[in-house]
Amino acid sequence: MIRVTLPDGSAREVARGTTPADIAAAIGPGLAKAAIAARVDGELRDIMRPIEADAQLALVTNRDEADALELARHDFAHILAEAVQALFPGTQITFGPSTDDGFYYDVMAPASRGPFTMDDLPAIEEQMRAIIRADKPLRREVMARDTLIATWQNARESFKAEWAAELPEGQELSVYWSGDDWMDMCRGPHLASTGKLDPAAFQLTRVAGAYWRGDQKNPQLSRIYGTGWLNKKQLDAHLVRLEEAAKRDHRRLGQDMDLFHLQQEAHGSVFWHPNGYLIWRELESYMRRAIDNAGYKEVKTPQVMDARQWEQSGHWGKYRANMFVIPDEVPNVDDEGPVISGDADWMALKPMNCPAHVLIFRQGIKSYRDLPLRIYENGCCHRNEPHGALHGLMRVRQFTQDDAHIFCREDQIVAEVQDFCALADRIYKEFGFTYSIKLALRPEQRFGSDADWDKAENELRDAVVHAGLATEEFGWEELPGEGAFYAPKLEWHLTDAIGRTWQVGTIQSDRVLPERLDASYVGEDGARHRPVMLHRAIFGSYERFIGILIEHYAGRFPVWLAPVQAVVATITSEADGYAHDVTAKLKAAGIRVEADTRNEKINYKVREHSVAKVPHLLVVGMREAEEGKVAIRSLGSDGQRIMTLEEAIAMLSHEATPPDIR
RNA sequence: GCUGCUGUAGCUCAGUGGUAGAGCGCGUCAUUGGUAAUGACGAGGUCGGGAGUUCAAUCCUCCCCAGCAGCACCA
Repeated sequence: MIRVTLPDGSAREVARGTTPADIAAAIGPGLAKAAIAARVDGELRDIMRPIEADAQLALVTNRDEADALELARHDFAHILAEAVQALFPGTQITFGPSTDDGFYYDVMAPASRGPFTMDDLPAIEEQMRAIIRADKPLRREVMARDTLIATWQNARESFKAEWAAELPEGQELSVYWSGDDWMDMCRGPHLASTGKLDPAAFQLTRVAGAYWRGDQKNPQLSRIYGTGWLNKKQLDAHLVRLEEAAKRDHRRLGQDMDLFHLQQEAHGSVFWHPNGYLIWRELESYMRRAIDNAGYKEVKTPQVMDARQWEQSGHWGKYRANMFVIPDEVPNVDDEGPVISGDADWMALKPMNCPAHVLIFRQGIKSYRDLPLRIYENGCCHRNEPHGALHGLMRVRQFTQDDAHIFCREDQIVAEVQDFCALADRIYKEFGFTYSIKLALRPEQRFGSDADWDKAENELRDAVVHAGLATEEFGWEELPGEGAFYAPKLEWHLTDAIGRTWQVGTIQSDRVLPERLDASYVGEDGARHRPVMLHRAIFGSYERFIGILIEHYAGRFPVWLAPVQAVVATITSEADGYAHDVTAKLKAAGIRVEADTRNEKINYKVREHSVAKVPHLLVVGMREAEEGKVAIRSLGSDGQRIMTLEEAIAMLSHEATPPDIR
């Protein structure tokens, strides 16, 4: 007999080999029906898997949503693989995990038919539903490693065989049978049978290429994605969320609102239109006020520097593939012959600003009294990103960072990082973001000694701990191996209005670059010392941050950021004179306002400016003209507010004032 | 960079082996209207670029470019 303790503290003596399902049945028929899996000593397990020793047992039902979703999605993935093999014999299976909103499975289509496409999805979905309706039992079986390898080889499943062969020898491997005719190697757990899934709660969404084991050198597989839920209601809610996200897509809104455009002759670089650049300019002014108040000095550094400079900084060796290089010579202007000779010296567009800031630091002799020295730049950088990586404003080849480097002594690091945390906190909140902070630790490939890395990681961690931000509430997390090659990173991950996260801000403590570029200051002792260099950014880049803001606000910018803050729209042409008068007074008050005196009906104007997401529409007809008033209709509300022109100017001026100087 | 898909008017898209069409937008005219589309008329396109097949290519084939989705990458 073994002793099984339930969450309420009660214990039962049961025979060894009793399953959680047996125990659920003993407790009551309701629970027996609802229980879909079990946590045995905290580990999620099959409901039918026998318990072999004394254990803590918690039965899992659909109310334990996280566990239930995980189980369902994992099962959907298996059923997807089974369906694909049933429909397309000769398909090899590989892996199929659950994801944040569903599942995928990587398969290798038979050579005879080529990769799967979207057109294949409806038939696969139908087959999956058939498997679910068949309510096939999902049975766990433990197999010896060698037996399993042989099984896979016989089935001509070379990927599975390869994987099994890499697992430790002698290990017992579990497989799951779906009925008696299909099985996959899997750690589990799974639901008791395919019929536990809701056949209306999933949808296959797309198919894409993915490398075997994530390595570009390996064969490319077809990855079939699906979204999966516990019931149709959840699925529908998810599809609505996807639509909402699509409506906010910054590429679409950027075009609709005439903010910017991209075109193939300059792919990866942005053409900012007047409306979009107004947002940029507001952000730039905002950031200048912030860094001026925080004791930074703004600089501007060269766009192009000699390759030798990049060799010294280490970028030429490691990151040349992502740099735009140009020859240092006058091009051949003859019609015949090559434009460049090929034996000129090389220069490169800067992919980052740090070396240039070190060069400014190195001018003259710095004393410990000069530290911390905070050098800021709206630094325009170029990186030759792989074509497939480019994405609207989010990933571009030319971008401008709100970049600063703080040169300081070791004993100043923690205070500087804490100040930065406070600055970032204020700024992100003013844009309406919540955030989490994560610490990216040393990567495998790195410069510098382990002792330095220990120090650097501890300093960043300490600063966040002292700032009281290293808590679960702030999503504190440490990410092994994710740091930069020269330094660990603190990363700020913003959560936007619909719950998506974006990594933007960062601060990194770097001892490598000051060493490589020989930066030093004279200490109190009269000797030369190395400063530590803190790399930091809050927006990350203006391009990307604006892209995030567009999606965060769904194009409905707060008044201070809105390209057009108000439109004065006339009802009849008799009010044109008054409308121009109102417009001039608002302009004089610093409001970005336009007059709409076109020969159109007021309905039409209301619709058009609402669609254009203008925050305030000031409607004027003869009534308003005679009384010196305006009828304000604000975006997102149906009603209007009548107020005097003076009141309207006061209100708009207040809203148009950036939050940091309100 | 890899796989798949896509590229037709300013935008969203339809269409055909015999030199192109809609809606919106734009222009002109009429209309002066009270809070989400007034009506009529009109002007716009070497159908992404190049080569090939064909009597004839926007349509078929090949190459290139860009975009989209995913992967890989993201100092």
